[in-house]
Amino acid sequence: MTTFVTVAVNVPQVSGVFDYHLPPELEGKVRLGHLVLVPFGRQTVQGVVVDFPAQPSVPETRGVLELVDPAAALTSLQIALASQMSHDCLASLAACVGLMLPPGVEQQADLLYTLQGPTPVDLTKTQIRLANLLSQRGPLRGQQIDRLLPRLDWRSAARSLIRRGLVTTQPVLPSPKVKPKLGRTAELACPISEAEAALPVLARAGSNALLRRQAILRFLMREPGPVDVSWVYAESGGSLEDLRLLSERGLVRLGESEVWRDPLQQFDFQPSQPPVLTHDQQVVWAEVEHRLVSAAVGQPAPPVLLHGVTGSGKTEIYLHAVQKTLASGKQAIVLVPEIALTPQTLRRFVGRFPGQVGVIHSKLSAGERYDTWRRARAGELGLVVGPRSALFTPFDRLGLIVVDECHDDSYYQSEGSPHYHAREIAVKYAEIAGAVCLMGSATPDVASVYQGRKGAYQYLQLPARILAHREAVQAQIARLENQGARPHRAADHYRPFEAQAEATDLPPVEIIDMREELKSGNRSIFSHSLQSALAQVLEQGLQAILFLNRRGSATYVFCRDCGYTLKCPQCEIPLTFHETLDHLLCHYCGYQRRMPAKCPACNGSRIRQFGTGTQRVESDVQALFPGVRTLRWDHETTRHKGAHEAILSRFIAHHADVLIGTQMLAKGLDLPLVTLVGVILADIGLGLPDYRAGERTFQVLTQVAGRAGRSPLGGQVILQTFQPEHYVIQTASRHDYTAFYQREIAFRQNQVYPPFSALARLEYRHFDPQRAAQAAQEMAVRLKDWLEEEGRRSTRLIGPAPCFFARIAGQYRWHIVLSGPDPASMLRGRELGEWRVEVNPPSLL
DNA sequence: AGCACGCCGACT
DNA sequence: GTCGGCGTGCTC
Repeated sequence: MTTFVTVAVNVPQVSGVFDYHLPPELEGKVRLGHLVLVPFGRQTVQGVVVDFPAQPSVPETRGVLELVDPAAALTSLQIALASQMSHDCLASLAACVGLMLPPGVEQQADLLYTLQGPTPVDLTKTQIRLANLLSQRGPLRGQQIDRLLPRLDWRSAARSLIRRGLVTTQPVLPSPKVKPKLGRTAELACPISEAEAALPVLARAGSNALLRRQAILRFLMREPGPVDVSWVYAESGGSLEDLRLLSERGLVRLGESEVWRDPLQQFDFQPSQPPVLTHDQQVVWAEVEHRLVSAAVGQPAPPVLLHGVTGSGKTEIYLHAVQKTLASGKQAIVLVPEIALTPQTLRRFVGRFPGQVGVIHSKLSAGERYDTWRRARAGELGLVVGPRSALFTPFDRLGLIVVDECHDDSYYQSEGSPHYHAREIAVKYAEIAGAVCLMGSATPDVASVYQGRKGAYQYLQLPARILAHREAVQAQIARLENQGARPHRAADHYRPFEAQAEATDLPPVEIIDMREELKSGNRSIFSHSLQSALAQVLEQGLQAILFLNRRGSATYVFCRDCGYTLKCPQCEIPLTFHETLDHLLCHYCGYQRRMPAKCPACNGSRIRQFGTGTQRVESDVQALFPGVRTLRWDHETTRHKGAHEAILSRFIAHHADVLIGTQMLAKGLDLPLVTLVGVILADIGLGLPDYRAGERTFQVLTQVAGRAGRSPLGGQVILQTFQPEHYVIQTASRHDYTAFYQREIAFRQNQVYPPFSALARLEYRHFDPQRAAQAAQEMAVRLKDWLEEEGRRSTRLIGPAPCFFARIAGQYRWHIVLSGPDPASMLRGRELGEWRVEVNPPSLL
């Protein structure tokens, strides 16, 4: 009886799966998750076996051509996850499977073009160019011709040549870009007694060669199996020549074995032991441990949300959880936002579990990535640390998924297909795999905390901050005191070490009302307080951070007198100014109005858009403090490779006094000498047209404030704002998450935004602004029809409207948002053409 | 994605 | 009349 297989072909744009039959020679060899080669139209493509149907879904099936790899590329849990993602994210199964395929082995099907015989004269220009190319270079692949004849429609020319029989084609599949790396090995090929006997006669007595070869043999006599030759060379001072000679004599056997490319090989780390947990940590750990134990015996465990302020020791809980997982023979995935920015975290994992950690990050070579993937599949790794893509590591004994800083936006894949939120997928995957998902954050999304309050997640808290940097800072203080500086100025927060408690306080935050500054005649972007605080920090030889939340600042409109922001009457979302329209616009629903001449709240005339950049801040600092050493850390200065590390290490080495930057400053940096954080204008983020603008601003302000005073030197935060009474500013300045949560969740409930509704966002892009707008209108009509047809009375259609970032790479963007109990279910199975769909996107910009 | 098919205007 | 532009539909 014939066996049929369902294959997800590795062509991301192709939705759906295809049935094939197995030829007799592959019968019994193909299993679930195997990577196979199949014919697909006129092409040959790779695909993953996702099912074994009893009957094919079409009367005629074609046969599988080849098994690419005898080991499965995807575990059965990964296949289950892929189909779940395909359902949840409204993406093709092939695209979801594609996320999990090993890096570098994916092969693009192609055609080989061969010229047949002499070329006649009656050809078009393009045909002649193509024919000449093929006659000069011989047969070429389509991809090669693409590169050699750029921006030329050579394919239609090729088609007519094929019709006339002047060119033939043949499907080819170029070999994978990455292959296992082989290394030479050596081992003893004879009994030890024989080697012993040979020692004196390996070369002329007294020669260097004799000493080298003796050393080689002695080393190999101590080593039981094959050893990488580089070890042999290092141990003996010998060379390949010596090994070859020993091999000819039958004393040594040379071989080849696969070597892993390990990105951690050069990484210098200190093996470390778990520290004693604080009381708070013990309480939390007991709960997490309980979950791990019950998951291990097959009881489903709810996801755990660990809410702990910066420096409260969340990482130690992760480390304990990993330890427990490894000890029970299971594997763990640790997701981190941006590994390039958190070498400190990585160091702790590698140090605690040496030899068992695989690491994934954007700067790995294809080979390193491939080998990490294969080591994981072979069961040689117990733990992988990396960004969102690390979630797709092929572990078959998965016991734990950690999502560190789970509020971070980089967990969301916003480009390409599928769009997915790694935090949400981690929760689903843990459920499928019977593993525990442990999410941690100092500022979790209110929607996540809401899940905790409802009981869907287990909500745990770590309230107190543990003092970091005891030794490093003690040394620094001593140095500063020797230089005559007075580092204890941050008076009430600096205490002598003997008196230091286990926990340290969060830095005090001072709110500066910029309306008052303006009234008192200060037109500078720095308030008097910030100026004098900066002066003091510089005088003491310490460091400061100036933070500018700059995203989209130029369009944000507010009143300089009272801080009032204009909002859409329907959506409660800030309106933004459009120069081309000369109007204010709601980027959710498309509402428009004229820019008011007077502020509707205070009747003042100073209502207009705000804009300033990091360059302006830098030049103003330098004008104020001549000779100050500044560093800028923003989009422009970090565009080059390695720029992040360069800027950061310069600042840490104290080659600069003031670091000026945007969002990235807020991430988990540990900067012991920073005692002042100045937020140039805290309200900029609040002006963004997004229902999560308040939440994101609270998160970023809290995170950036946490950069100050992570050390015994203490610290202070100065927060400049035009709306000091805003609940986000107020609660962030008091580090009061609970108060923020209550206000924010009330706003969400009022406006029926998540978590009180689910969203689906449809986006259309086109180079022609008119066509983009028109497509949006047409889609809105179709959506309204569907809503009507299915009687979805509690689902709202919002828009269409131009997106906030209205143009990306020359294309105009329009979007439509559906808000309701489950709007995605209405779109499932519908033909949406070129529209991009996002289910519950974390941002609607 | 590729590649076919089919329809239309522009030239040898 | 054919060539080549492009929109549409299919690949087990």
